Amino acid sequence: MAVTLKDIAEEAGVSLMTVSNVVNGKTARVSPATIERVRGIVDRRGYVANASARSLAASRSRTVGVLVPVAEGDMLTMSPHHVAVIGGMERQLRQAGYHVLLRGITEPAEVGEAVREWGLDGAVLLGFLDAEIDALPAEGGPLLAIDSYSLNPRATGVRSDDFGGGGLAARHLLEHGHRRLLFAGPAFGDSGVVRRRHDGFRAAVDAVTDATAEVVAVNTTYEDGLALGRALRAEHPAVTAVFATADVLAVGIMAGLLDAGASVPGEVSVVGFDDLDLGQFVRPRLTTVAQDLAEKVAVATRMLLGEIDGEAAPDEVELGVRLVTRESVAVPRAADSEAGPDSAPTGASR
Amino acid sequence: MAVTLKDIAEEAGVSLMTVSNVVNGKTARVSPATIERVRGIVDRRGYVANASARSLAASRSRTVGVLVPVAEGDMLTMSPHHVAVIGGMERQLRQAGYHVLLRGITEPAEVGEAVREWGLDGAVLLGFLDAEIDALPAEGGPLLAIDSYSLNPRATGVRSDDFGGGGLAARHLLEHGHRRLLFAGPAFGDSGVVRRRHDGFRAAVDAVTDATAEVVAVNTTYEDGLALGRALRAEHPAVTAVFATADVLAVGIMAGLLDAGASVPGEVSVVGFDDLDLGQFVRPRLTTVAQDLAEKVAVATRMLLGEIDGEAAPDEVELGVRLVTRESVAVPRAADSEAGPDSAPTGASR
DNA sequence: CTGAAAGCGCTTACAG
DNA sequence: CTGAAAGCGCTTACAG
Repeated sequence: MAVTLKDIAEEAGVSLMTVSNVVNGKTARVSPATIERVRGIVDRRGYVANASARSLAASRSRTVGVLVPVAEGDMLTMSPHHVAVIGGMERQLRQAGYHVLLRGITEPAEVGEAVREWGLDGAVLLGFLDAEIDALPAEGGPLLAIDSYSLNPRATGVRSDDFGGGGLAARHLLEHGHRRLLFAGPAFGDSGVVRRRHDGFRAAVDAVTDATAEVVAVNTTYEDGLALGRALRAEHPAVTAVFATADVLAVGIMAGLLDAGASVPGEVSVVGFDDLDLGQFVRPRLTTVAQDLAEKVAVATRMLLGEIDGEAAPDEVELGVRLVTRESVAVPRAADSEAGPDSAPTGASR
Repeated sequence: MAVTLKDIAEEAGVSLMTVSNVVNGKTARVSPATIERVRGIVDRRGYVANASARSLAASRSRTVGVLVPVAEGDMLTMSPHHVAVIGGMERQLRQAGYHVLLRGITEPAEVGEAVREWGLDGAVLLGFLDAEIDALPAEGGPLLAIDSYSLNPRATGVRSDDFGGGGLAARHLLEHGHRRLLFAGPAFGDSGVVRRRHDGFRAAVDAVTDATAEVVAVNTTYEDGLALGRALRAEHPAVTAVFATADVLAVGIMAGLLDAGASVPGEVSVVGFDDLDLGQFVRPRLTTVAQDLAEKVAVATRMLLGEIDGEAAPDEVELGVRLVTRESVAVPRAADSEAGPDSAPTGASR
């Protein structure tokens, strides 16, 4: 079998717990000579501590769960944005000596089970509904919920400034002279990411007297966007600009518009949200609201690790957002001729 | 603390190991009455076995590692294809009672460390170079390498019929009348995925007397494709069709071609490989070689689990591939006028 | 059908 | 600066 602490101890002629101490860097209580000798043997023999034994004895697993909701019997899926968050967190956790357990969650009770089963020091919640997080028991290890507005005190939510992002999108469109706007995103209730994006969008529209915005509920998929785009001019003839709450959706809408013979951004402008690579792959390139992924990852990891170490964490952290201007927004044709130069863009979009 | 086997045993008035037996379904050796009583208590108290204790005692972790190479200090990244493979395998492993540990690997020695540290029952290698897998020590738990041609007997490679896929792409183009083809993909050596795709492509081209194919080495990124597409007509004026070894690359090439004023597929046809969603998001929609992802996942999981249970596994498994015909391939203009109807597509491309 | 014992490889107090 | 003891929560033979 693999080499154990005992093997090292025997070879070094010291006790098992002295080896444990040097392996764990509790170097203050061991003589330099012993440290060096033990380290040499550890390296030579290729000793690696058994994580199970360590967790069991220390009742600390140095493991963090990445929990993702899945429909019963379905496969685990992750958006490109979530994949990037996981990838970034894995690196930081690894460098901090933590491990990552990836697990699909079929029903809420499973998050508690997963935590107890592995003695998880903490967990990251990816893609859960706020209501699901609210319903989680308040006791247990620290939880970090990405993009959540949940009020559960156990979960600290790390998310972007969705309200601000919605406002950014709306103002960019309004500054270009658009007055009949459409907000396209999944149905929303009283809270949550989509609600916030909508409210920010709405507030900016309401600030301009002759501007109005309609809302249409669609699932966040390319196909739903495509269908909406194709029917857009027929069903919403006055609309000249669309804000979609996700890039995939926006890309679908653009494709649908193009399919139906409408030019983008000539006749209809489109703004997305997320700044996925995808937005640069399509033509016209998508103007979108970008989140600072690196910062999100850094903050999320720091929060979680801090909480594991007993620090108090804020209930939520909101990250900045910015507009990435590409090619999918232009001055509307109607405004172009009717309203004259006054409604042309007024410069920087803020 | 959490409820343990001992708590359940005391409440049920039986020994600890009887509880262990019913929890683990070793029901043959326990009376029905006891089983039912113990199960009731387990459910009521919400008992969940401690995975660390279990691994330690059984020297079997019921955990599989998903290992992904990362550059030192870099974040872990996964292609959409890899993400789908992981997602699919996670589900099957979960249903089989296994857990998934996700880990970035900076240098080859870390795979052995990871396996020993967690007593991993097996591991999935995602995105490793064949040479890296070849260099892994042959002893240790079973390894499953996705898309690998490694000869290491410890690793069973599950991959698509890359040679066949290359042939499919070439024949589709040849049947449309193309005679000056270009193979675009990362630089390749004597083996590996790209080599095989090239060889299959080449063999099909060589089977047509007046057809020739050039090879150009590019990284598998949208940006590299874009640059190649923009320069294509200037640098390869005779080429009328391109086969790219990955969809992202193909999409970049199409965009570059369009940027440079070349029509796709009017002047240049393009075929990709992978069948990512992305291919349907762009215009023209990408014709590409598709892998059967569901089958790949099912086979990979079955192989790995089988090997963990001591079954012998083949050294490699090759999965079928098929052509998905969309809009990026057409009869070349030159062939259109010069060669006449004879070189038009000859029907279904298999 | 059921149980007492030993042990998996480590860490945590506590002594010296 | 170093070590002997107890114990983390489970499973594995082995008895009865």
